Amino acid sequence: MSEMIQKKNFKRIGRYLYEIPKSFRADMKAPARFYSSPTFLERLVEERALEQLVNTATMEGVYRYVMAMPDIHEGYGFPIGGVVAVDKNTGLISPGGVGYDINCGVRLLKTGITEEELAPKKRELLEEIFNTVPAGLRGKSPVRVSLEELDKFLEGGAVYAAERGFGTRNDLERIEENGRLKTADTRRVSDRAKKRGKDQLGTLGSGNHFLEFQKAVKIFDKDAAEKLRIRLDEVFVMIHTGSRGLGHQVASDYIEIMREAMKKYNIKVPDPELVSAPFTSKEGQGYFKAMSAAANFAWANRQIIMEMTRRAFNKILGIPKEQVFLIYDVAHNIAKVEGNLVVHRKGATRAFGPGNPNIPQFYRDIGQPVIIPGSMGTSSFLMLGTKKAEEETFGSTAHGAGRVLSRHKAKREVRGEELRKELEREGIAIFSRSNVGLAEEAPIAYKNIEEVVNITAETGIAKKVVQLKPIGVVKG
DNA sequence: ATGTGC
Repeated sequence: MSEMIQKKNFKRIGRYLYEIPKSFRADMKAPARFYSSPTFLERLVEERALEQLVNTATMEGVYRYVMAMPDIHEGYGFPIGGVVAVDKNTGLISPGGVGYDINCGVRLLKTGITEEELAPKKRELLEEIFNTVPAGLRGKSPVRVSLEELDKFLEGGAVYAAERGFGTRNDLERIEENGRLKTADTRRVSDRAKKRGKDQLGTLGSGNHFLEFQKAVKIFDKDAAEKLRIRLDEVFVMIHTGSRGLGHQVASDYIEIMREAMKKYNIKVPDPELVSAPFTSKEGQGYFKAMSAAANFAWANRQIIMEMTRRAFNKILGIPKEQVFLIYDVAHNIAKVEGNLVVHRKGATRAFGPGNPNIPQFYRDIGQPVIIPGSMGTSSFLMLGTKKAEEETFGSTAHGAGRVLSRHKAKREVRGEELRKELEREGIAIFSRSNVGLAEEAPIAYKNIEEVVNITAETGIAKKVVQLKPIGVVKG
């Protein structure tokens, strides 16, 4: 393995854009680009993330350049915040390019009520959600499914969840891919993965996953906000979760399968974590089809959680279910076939611009909604995709704050109980059974979300619409 | 991220 990448190894090619040339290492097949700022660079050159990015540039079939978003940090094989596009006929697909939490993503709901209207019932409502949407590692599902029915969720994603009574057809066009990848094949998902996922539909999980009440505190784009029917002080619900144990097991399974397959295909990689297989190979297709099934599981998961949220709003506040309205749902850990490419987005959000036929008609003139969750206690943002993102980043932008402290370090440096009190003092109601879990997600463990968002906005790979501040948190 | 790691 090579030495650490230093500042002299890359050049600034735009205000917030840097490039490590192909000549940097003999095995690179394309340059490596990353969006960053002088402040972020200080930390970045000290960690392994850039070296991981360079490693991805050695992959067969890599197209134009590999890329990292400003929230880049170290991940398994690929950096989190990485975007790697490969030719679908000649390129490799890698589980590390998607991550362990397949189709981790975010959805944003509009409630139509203001913070003031919510205030008297806020805690009661959060408690109702806390009791009906399990959070944490061992949370059991509110949905009882057989292994046979689980296959229907894996095939149908949010579409099947809606048919099963969790939400309506109206929700589906507000989800990336309409909440279902048709490339799913349940036969490529191991029994072990199914067993792990069976009782986890409709559960939040742990780590940085959450359900938050947020209020709109700042509008950057009045016209777009109006089209999205977003008002200042309105309350929103943001749901951030993924495919739980099922996706994790799919990732683990195919990392093993591909480790073996690499010998057969004579694939050499600079880091063993960069396991991969030709996209067109049996193993590559196996992974893609299993990953698609796990992605569908995640969409069904968010769909069910949304419906439980609607039921809670209805029960506690008497609000009609259709008033709790889905704005959009994005995937930020996924590989997609787009045109002639397989685009790995790992900790990166699709950000298609105005006019793109893949975004619903009613958003087509403004661009695809992009949801950027902040870390606990900090702001989140609603943005829009752009034409420039389609031209420069294979239609991608950042996904969130990005860690700067490992979970381990955060745990050592933060006392969960203190943090809980501090957030409550700031008016954020915290519903979590784990103080350690809170400490791991402390704001100091993450990059400044506002700077991440500003970099993407300034470079034009996303456009700011609304800033949201948390007023209540449910997490593991 | 994850029935938390060796």
